[in-house]
Amino acid sequence: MEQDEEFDISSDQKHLNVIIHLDIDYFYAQVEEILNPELKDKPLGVKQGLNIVTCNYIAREYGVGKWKPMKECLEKCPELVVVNGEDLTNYKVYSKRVSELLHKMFGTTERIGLDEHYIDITKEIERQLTELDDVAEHQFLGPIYPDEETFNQCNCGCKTRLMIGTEIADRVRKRLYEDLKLTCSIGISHNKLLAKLVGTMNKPNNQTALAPTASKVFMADLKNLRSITGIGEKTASRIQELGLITIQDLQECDIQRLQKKFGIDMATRLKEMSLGIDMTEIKATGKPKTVGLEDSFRPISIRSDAAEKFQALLSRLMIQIQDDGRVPQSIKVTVRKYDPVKKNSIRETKQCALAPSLFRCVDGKIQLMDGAEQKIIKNVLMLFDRMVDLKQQFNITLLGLCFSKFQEQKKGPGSIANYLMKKQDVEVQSITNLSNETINGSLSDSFRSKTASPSSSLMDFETLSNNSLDLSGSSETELEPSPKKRKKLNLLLVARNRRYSSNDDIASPSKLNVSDLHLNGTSMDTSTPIRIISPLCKNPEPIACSSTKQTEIPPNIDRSVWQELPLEVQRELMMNWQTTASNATNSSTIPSSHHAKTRLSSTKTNNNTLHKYFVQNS
DNA sequence: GCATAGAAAA
DNA sequence: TTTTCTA
Repeated sequence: MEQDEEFDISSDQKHLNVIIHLDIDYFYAQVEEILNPELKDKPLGVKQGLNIVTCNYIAREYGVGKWKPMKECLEKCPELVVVNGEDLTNYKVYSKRVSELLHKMFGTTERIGLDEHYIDITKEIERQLTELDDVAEHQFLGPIYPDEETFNQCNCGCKTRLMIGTEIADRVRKRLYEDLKLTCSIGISHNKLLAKLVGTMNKPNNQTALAPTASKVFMADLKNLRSITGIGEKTASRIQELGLITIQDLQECDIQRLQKKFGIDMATRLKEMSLGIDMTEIKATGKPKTVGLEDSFRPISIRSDAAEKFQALLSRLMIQIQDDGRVPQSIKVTVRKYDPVKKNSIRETKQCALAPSLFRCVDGKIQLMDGAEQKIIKNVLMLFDRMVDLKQQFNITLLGLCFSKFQEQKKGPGSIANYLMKKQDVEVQSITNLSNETINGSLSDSFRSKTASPSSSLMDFETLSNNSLDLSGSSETELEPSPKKRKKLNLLLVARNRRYSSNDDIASPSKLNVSDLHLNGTSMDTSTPIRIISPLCKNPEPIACSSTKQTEIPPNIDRSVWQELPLEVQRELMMNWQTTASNATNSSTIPSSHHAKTRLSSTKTNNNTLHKYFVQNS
């Protein structure tokens, strides 16, 4: 109908990318086969609890399948060899090896679970097309869907690209087998959704490429709505409430009707998915955003029991994150309450902030400071109390803890970044260290790129004063009750040729190294004597108000401090100030009260003099 | 089904 | 921020 054409024309005309989806065959069971080759020619199932979670293809011939009760499987196949797959260690080891191999071959991949990867091979194909500019002969390797003729229906060049895609997929499969003795199935298509789906057409140990113009038919031929990645039980039944049973029904459904039930965003996505349109990109798999544990058990109804469970969870969690290199800044508590009357369970969660000062880093290992465990447990129990009414009878059947909002933490708690973060409840997003050596190099570049970024905004003075730094080292809260808003500040740290308090020996100021500080606070040098110029304003002056003729110094900097600065630093600050000022005047949308009103001040902290100069917030 | 993680909706 | 959904 009309809508369908719109979709086809607007977003599915060209097929410029090539995506492969790689799925290791019967992963757990295959790893078990490798670990114990005697299992290879026998029907093999891997169990977790009372279920067979996966099995090899010999077992599948007997009707053994994924996620079936073990009892049922053994009835169908009495000679089924069952291994326990509750310990994931070996699977994780193999998963990592696969990731590393793919990383070597392609750079970034997006890993899903332990055994699936999406890889964007567009660049690799383009490289082949340009570099090997001899009229290289390409051919489809492995099965294609539906047939070669259909690939000719589009002349955007996708046929050649996909052909190379099948060659690459073939190479990956061979390599994976040579290096790790693992077989896999690969789908090759112009987007993620289709790559994943088409890869299932020839399993195991094979690959399938999809003709882009066959997308719609291919999707319509799928078994049911649930076949689409992203449509689960709930969404499928909500779609069915509209009388749409098949993917074809969804393809043909009026977008307005979908919109009424799902809203514009989800309606669009559902419709697009049904047609095989998917514009989502491959995103590199990085460190996890959350690390959590939960434990279910016989119902407990005493608070102290819960406290014990939390203790245990916290200890386990600390072991899990000790090598992470990051420190969590938030903790979430999960409670599952069983209601014996309604015979159902309800999950509830609450989270609160964690101060970085609760953690320390002892030769690379993240651990809790002395007494931090009790502090955390205390706060966890506070959240617990907000969810569980102790006056009422309660039955808790599950408790969980989950760390999140991780912050990179390469060096110990003495680092400047941590100090500032502790003091200020500030997420130090970008810090630039400045030394005499490098003053004309990386600093100005990184600074300018920051200030010039369209999203940057000048600092609101009021915000700053409310957040004012307490550098005297007075009492600090380590656990905050979820701050309303966490300020993101970019700091410019100015290193000076002077030594402070520490025992560290800095032979010469020229050793100060700018590379010790990176964007996003990934790494900090703690021993470098550093002078920070301050943001805090006592007499705020609009930075944009350049009544500048008077002197050659930025109006927001204290003259006495200015004179102490090395020439190069002065020059740099001058440039920065001018950039900032002109940005401010250029962006007419910023009301004057929002103009940054930064100036300089200095505060004594023990033996350290810290001057801070806030460049911007974001 | 449970345990874990990510994403989107509310 | 919390809940819900999905894999």
